[in-house]
Amino acid sequence: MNPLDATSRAARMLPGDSEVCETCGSRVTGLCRPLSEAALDEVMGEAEQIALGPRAMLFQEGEKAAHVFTLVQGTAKLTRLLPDGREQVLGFRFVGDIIGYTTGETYPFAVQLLTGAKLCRIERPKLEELMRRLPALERRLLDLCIQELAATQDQLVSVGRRPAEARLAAFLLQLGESGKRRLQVGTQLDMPMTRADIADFLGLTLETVSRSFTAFRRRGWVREPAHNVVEILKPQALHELVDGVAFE
Amino acid sequence: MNPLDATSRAARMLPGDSEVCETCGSRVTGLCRPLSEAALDEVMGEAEQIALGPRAMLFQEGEKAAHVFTLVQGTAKLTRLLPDGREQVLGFRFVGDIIGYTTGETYPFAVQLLTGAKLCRIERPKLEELMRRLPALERRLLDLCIQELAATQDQLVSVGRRPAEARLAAFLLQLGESGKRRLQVGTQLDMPMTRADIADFLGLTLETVSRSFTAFRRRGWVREPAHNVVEILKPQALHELVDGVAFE
DNA sequence: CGTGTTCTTGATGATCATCAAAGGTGGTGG
DNA sequence: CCACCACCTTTGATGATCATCAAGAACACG
Repeated sequence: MNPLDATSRAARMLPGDSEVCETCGSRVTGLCRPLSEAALDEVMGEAEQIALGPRAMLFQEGEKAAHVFTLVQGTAKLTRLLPDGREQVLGFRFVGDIIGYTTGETYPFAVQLLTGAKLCRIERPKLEELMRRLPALERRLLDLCIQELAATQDQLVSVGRRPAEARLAAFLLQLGESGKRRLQVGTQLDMPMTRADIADFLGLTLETVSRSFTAFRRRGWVREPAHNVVEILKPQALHELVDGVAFE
Repeated sequence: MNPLDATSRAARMLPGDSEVCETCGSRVTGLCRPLSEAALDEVMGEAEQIALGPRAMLFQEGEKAAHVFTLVQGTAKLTRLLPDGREQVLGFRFVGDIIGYTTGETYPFAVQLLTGAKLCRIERPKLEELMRRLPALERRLLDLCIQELAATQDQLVSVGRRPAEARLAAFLLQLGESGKRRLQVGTQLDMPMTRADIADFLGLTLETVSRSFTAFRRRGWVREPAHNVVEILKPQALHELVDGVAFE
């Protein structure tokens, strides 16, 4: 809400501080951004650290929602299972993101790690208790929820109204944006998800995603300098595809 | 539904009157559900009533988010505009729903009324002020946001992974559910949206929606006893279509 | 160095969009 | 009150996009 808040806080951040914040998600994106140092300590006292290997399931869809997580390191995907076994990827989560906060009794989706990861975990009742004491926490959660809602609506537009290549273009640009927010170096993007993951996110098949990738590569719009790394060479071209220049 | 009747009722409302809740959305779904009578009066003091005709735009995408609305009577649709002029319908709003709460400076989508409607409107700053005094309000908003997020994710699954008829089936069942929550009589569903609206919601064309409707009618799964009214005759059949029985 | 997984590429076909036109329905003004 | 008009809906014909099926290549991993 108030950008000044974040900047001034960052300005007086010391080496000792940064250590604390990391464990609760980065200051930029995490749950604790608006908290005072004292409040942060309070939250930290209730939280515990866990580390998990790649492909580990954080929790299953329908499981009792016992914890709320924040991703300290690594990448995860949120999925819904369909009766026929296929899955829809609802989104990806990166460093600093909150995972698994819900009002209901159970998690409405499953979360699987794509990479090895470190997480910070707090029990639901403890978080509820903290929220009563720290209204800023609740406010923060509301802000994050609204952001996520807007992102999901974006995704709905993409999946509902755009042809295959435009969906992939939008996805790559999205990745670039979220990478910037996480202060990634240069134009090289970390992309730990497989073609199948991307396809399930975009409502396509992995073959179509693969073909679109090669099309982009042939046109010199992107490069893949290494496995799980993409570099966007012509963001403008991707943007035009997303905005449907082809149509007008 | 006689507009005059309801208007006069709203006009002679007094604090403490049980009718008060109506103006702020029903107790079941509205913003004020968890509030005490005293708190309700406080909110009501800040709110104002408005009435609008069908097709009126409540606000445009990108407009400054000056108010938060709750729908007292009527139906509305939320839309995002694409550069090529087509639109994606993000969802529909019914009696008791909140419209237009956002953290950002501007509304991230447009809202258009499908029917004549009555709304209760409160200025953003006043709501923020109220939220500081009444934590229950903020909590309620968070709950609603999480519910809406889940609904949007559902929609994403439908649009991303289901064939045309299954999407329409899911939509009709959804309408039925939300109708139940609004205590609609019998199995007759009010459906004020056009085929084009439905198509834009489901990521289809209006022709495909029309064809799916006639298919359902021919199979005896639904009936349309009047304009803008549907009756679901075989909910089971629709469910099977949604769950993809055809596939297994 | 093999083996399973992921990625690419090709061939084919189904689903659904597009284009087109006619039949309904409600609203409006004569 | 009726007639006209705009809009919504239905239905048909055609074709493009993308899913499916299939097989080989590249890659990571043990």
